[in-house]
Amino acid sequence: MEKKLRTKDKIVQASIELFNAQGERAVTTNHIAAHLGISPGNLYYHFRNKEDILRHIFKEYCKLLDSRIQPPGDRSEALDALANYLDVVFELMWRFHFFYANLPDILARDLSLHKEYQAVQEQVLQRVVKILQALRQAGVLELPEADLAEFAHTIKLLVTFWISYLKTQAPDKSIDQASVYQGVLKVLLLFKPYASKLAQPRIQQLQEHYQQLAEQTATPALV
Amino acid sequence: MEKKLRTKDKIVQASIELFNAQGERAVTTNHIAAHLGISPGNLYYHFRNKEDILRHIFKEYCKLLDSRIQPPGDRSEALDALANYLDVVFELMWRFHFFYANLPDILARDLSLHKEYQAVQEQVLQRVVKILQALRQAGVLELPEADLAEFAHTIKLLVTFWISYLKTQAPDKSIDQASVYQGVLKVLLLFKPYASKLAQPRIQQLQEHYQQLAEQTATPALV
DNA sequence: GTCTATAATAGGATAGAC
DNA sequence: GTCTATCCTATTATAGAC
Repeated sequence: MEKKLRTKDKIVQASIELFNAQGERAVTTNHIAAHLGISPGNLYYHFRNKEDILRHIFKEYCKLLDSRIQPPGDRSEALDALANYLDVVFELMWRFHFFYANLPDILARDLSLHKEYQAVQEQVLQRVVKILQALRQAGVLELPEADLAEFAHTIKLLVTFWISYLKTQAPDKSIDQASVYQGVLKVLLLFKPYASKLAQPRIQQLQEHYQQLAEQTATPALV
Repeated sequence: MEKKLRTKDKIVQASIELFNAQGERAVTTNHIAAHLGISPGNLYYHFRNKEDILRHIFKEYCKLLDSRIQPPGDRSEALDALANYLDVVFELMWRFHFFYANLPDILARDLSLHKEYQAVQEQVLQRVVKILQALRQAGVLELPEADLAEFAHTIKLLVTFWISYLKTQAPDKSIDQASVYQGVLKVLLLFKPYASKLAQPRIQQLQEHYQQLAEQTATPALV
């Protein structure tokens, strides 16, 4: 049950590939069709337009996100929940990095997608808040309750625009998986000053873990 | 010496206005010409193309930034330097918010502008590092030297994409000056956990200052 | 489901008169 | 310096045959 993709799915997959490789803006419906060796008319049989494709891709992204993030409140340690969360978010960020590379632009062109995105982000914020609260209650983070929500927003901003930041900093080199993982280190730096003495070794440990991932020459995952 | 703008300058000013109001992507050279009551041909007499206009705008932005930031190392207190810096950066961010609203997109379309931007950002980073070092030496921030450069990047990312974040969060409402100033509060939150006991009241003070600015209903500055 | 052919725009840009 | 008229091109999208 590996192959046998219907044309519709092939269009979605090819779009993700091309968008990631050349930027969403630079890839037209004709390019996608040509890349697949099908006619533009055929593409338009399956999708109303490019936005329609983008909406399908976003749906797929959301499904993956939901399925990979561990349900909160199970027996695991609070810091493990954080690590799981960072893993999932940054891996998906890499697989769909075209989306993060031009987020405001993409959303500005499709109100319906923007609304959907916004709704999802509301859930994301709550998830982050939950994780922070757990870390606070576990004595890992010494973070004033009053600052918690604002701090969650800061994390979210940092994560969301990490790819964009990378792109603005380096006109020449294209981003790779390793550079994306450096974003995790930036997030951990945000946590560091709030870490209790007790938790500092564990944070350090996490830091070293992601340091290694970030240093590896990127070897494309088997996506 | 107020009026008497040459057509070239009028084009630049009108472009900034329209870009801010409707987004850079949505405004074409024809729109700009129509808005000014001149012909497209006339516009193209003064500028090669839209990118040329954007480059001129960026130059103006840089000039303003340079002229408004106080030279470092003068007699003022370290925290005053920070406040001055935040004031200047966020006010200019408001006046040119179209640029920040779609930064990766704008830069991706013009390599030469991107190179220029990158060079300026190099200086910006150094400026931020200098301010942080001063704050450290003044005993205001208890920030490990080893983390300083990375922390500077985090600040820069937060500032650069604050507008983008606002736009992604709210599809409906357009951003105003007050919401832009809320970004300063986010930056201060970054500093807070590093603040020495000694400096906490001053940070608090700054926080309250910008809180007020952020709460005001935006009254367009006399730009 | 898929193709070929083609229409409809819109946006960027220039030539040549004034 | 400015205008009018126009052209070129890329992109989107559809009609109708197979």
